[in-house]
Amino acid sequence: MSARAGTGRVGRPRSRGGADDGRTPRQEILDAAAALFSESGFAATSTRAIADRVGIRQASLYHHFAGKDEILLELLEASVRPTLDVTGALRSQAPDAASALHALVVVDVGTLLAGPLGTTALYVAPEVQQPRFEQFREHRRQLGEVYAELARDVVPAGFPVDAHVLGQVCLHLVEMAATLPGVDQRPQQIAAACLGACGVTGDRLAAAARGSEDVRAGLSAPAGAGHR
Amino acid sequence: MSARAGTGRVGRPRSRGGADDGRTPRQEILDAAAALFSESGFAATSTRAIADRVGIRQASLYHHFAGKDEILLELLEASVRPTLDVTGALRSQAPDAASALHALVVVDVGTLLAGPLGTTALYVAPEVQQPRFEQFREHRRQLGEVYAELARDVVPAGFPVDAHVLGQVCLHLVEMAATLPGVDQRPQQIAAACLGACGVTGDRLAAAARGSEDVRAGLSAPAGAGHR
DNA sequence: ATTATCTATAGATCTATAGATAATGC
DNA sequence: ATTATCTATAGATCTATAGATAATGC
Repeated sequence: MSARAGTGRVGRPRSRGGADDGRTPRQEILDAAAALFSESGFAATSTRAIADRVGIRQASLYHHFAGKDEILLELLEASVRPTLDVTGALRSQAPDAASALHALVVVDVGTLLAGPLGTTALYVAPEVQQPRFEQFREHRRQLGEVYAELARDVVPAGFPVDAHVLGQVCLHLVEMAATLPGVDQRPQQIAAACLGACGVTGDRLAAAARGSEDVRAGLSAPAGAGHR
Repeated sequence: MSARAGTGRVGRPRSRGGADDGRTPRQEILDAAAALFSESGFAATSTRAIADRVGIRQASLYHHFAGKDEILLELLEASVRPTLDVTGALRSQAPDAASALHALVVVDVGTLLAGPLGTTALYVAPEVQQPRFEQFREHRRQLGEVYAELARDVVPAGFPVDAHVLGQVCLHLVEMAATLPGVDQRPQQIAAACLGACGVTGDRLAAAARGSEDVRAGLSAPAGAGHR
């Protein structure tokens, strides 16, 4: 057909041929699954429900994913890996630990809100504790450790909360952010709450918020050349 | 009982007649379900799996509960109602809002850890968002409002986090407590983190911790007579 | 030839109901 | 008579596979 062609898409057309935005079928499936997992939970969402929302037949999912598990694993990974990737840069470029912690929370919340899982915390779902999601849990554990290390560096002497606990506190507060609709400056508010939980309030908190802003500006327009 | 009797139990004996502790069958089912829901999630737990753990047949569950939903609803209610019941007394007897907030967190965490759900946060499960669990969500919302009101009273002027957000922060930190095994003084650590998130640290935090202790001592041995 | 979809379906669940049975209580 | 359990099962799923079909690519 070359010529002017039909949809330009390879493969048999869908029966309910919907509008063609830019997304690949794989991404369409991820988006649909994320929405449904958030609404009803992972186990309660059937492969048929996902397929229906995409506009394909249930069996067609298996051309793109080995199963439901693989869909969830990919969603979870996408929610944690981008943040993990910038932790190094953040820590090295921040003027102090409090600014680094603030910036990390802001970036982490932003990543979560931007992704397709921006609706509900699936990270704490009991299903995720099972062995097949080990890869994600390991990455989440690493992120928790980064929070714990930063917490250790900022917490005032004598503050009655373990750094390890504070790491988990930050992790959970970040993941909670998605359940707060209609709140202004969500990332900054959550960051302030995290620092407060670590004993940093008042002037130290204000200074960290400023430091955080600088670091983040530096990250999006990095050293050498920018994206113009 | 009357005579010496068999098991003393009414009804057909169980095929796998296990040891008889004090619990009613209904409570046995709740405990088994809580453990399984925590391990695998609500939807992923079958009525058969619950029955197996109790030591009865799947169909026998329906003599005690109308369905799986009713089991979960009862577990959720039991996790939130006791705390809601003491909020009034706590607020009226605490010397100040910070002490009241601290005490409420400690009591709330204690209630959660004492109950059968002391393993994993099921409260945030997406399933719970569905209409059939409205009763629980309403109670949880009320508890969140109490936290928000106390937060409003303790937060320093100019602190950059809304009271409403802080209410949710406390709610989530409390529910997170169960996922922190092997930590000393969990309720007190979580309470300190909550107060910190509300901008209360240093001496004010230490004073609140003392006030909290007094209030709780007063609650367990109330005014008039004690339980001896 | 390759790709993305389709139709059809086997096999494995899972929930909930109907009706029988074996205890205690009166 | 009442209660708590049992056995048996209908009906409704749900997952994953096999194989056909309708596009584009070469």
